Amino acid sequence: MTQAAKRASYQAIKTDVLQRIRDNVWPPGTLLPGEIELAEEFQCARATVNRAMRELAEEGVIDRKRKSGTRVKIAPTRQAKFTIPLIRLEIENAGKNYRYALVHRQKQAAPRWLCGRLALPSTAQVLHLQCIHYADESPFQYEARWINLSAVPKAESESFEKIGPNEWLINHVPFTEAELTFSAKSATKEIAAMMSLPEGASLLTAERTTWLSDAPVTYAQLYFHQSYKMTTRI
Amino acid sequence: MTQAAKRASYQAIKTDVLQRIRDNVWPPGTLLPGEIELAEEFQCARATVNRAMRELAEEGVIDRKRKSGTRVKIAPTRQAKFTIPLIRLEIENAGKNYRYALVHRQKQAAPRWLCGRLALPSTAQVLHLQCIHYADESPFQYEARWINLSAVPKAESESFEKIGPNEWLINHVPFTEAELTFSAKSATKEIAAMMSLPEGASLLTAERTTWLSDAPVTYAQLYFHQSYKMTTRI
DNA sequence: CCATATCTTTTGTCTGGATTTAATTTCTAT
DNA sequence: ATAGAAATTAAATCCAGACAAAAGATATGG
Repeated sequence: MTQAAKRASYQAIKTDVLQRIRDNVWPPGTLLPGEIELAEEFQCARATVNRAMRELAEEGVIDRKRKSGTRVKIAPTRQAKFTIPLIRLEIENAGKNYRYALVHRQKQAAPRWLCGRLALPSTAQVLHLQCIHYADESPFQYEARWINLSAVPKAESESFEKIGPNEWLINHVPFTEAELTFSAKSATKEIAAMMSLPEGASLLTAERTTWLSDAPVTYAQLYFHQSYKMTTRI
Repeated sequence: MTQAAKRASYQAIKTDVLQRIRDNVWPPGTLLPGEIELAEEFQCARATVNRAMRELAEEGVIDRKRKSGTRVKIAPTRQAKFTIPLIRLEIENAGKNYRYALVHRQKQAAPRWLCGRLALPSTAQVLHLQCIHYADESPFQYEARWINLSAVPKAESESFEKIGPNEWLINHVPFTEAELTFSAKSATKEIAAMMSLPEGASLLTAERTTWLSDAPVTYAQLYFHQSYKMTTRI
């Protein structure tokens, strides 16, 4: 038996339990002892065990169900967390100089594909923007964005000459929900030219749709420079 | 003043506080009331407020520091969470038929670039594997993998004809840490042929390095089919 | 035999207190 | 003034006990 620490913090319990799972003391599928039992073993309150186990469940190590109890996950689906910083901060934190350039700005009727994606009426007006974010004068990200003007009317009076739409929106419009999709796309001739890349280059692409309590706010396509990598530790 | 619910759960407090931040009642940078004060307002115990605020801090909405108090984050760095399931489960959950094929298997001396990446001695032996995961008979993912045999000696006696290295490793070798990198790569002629794609097609690529308490276990390159998208809601 | 109601178990949440810890401010001796 | 010590403050953790809620188990009536 692993002799429990005299004063077990919830952290200590977490590491101890994790250790037992790793050491196959509790192989996948095992039904763990209940909280009361564990609290006795670790000489602590049930609430402390509860916190430890709750966090392990959040991290995807165990499954918990009322009445049934707690089991070690069969397929431990660890999850990767990516922090999505402002592009400007990401460039500046890399010690590079950030520059922003607006390429195109036009108020227009929402194209049909956008109406479908955002559930907009076919009469909706949107502000379409294209811009480039530079790191040390080399193109880092190309951004194509559509802003729903009925949700964000004040966007119409913003020129977006000095501040990028992403940063402007974050500062002026809160959101309740967002969908983020990553994929790889080939650079079209147009995008390749703007980013000083050969046509057909592979670009990591993020598509982002944002809502403010059911009202669609904006849709954006973000094309990262070829060299861009998104990294995380889990 | 937002009149607090009579019996506020930590969830209710979270949504209420979030609402105030969204409504600019507490703009970015604001110093929020202390836990005791909030507990009075919400008519609950301080621990309940603490849990609400702790979770908001974890989610990146606020910053907390002892003595200084709690502030609304200036640049709210929301973070995206991607669950990385087993490729087999991902395909099966999509209602498709999963098939696995081993293309190549060879024990070899670790190439220099791999020694650098995994901090291996130049004499290290690795098992190099290449395989393809099919969804309904069309190539879904190409996997190139190197397993450190000094960390996982029993991999040498596994043929990997029936089970993919990813799944085998998950079932046989725990890990403490992993680094995951996403980028877009162009399909080489070799990869294009194996995945029935035109040469130069853009592929979402994941690179994964895994350690078991400082000992490097494996490095893998996972090339997803062109159509693959990685999506999450935040 | 089946559907429904009741019991029981286990986790989930809350309370109202306490102690610990980190960081800031204030004080003190050089 | 200034470096270090002490006081202060707010969050972080913990506790012992309580009740709520979900879900499995069991009993009951048709």
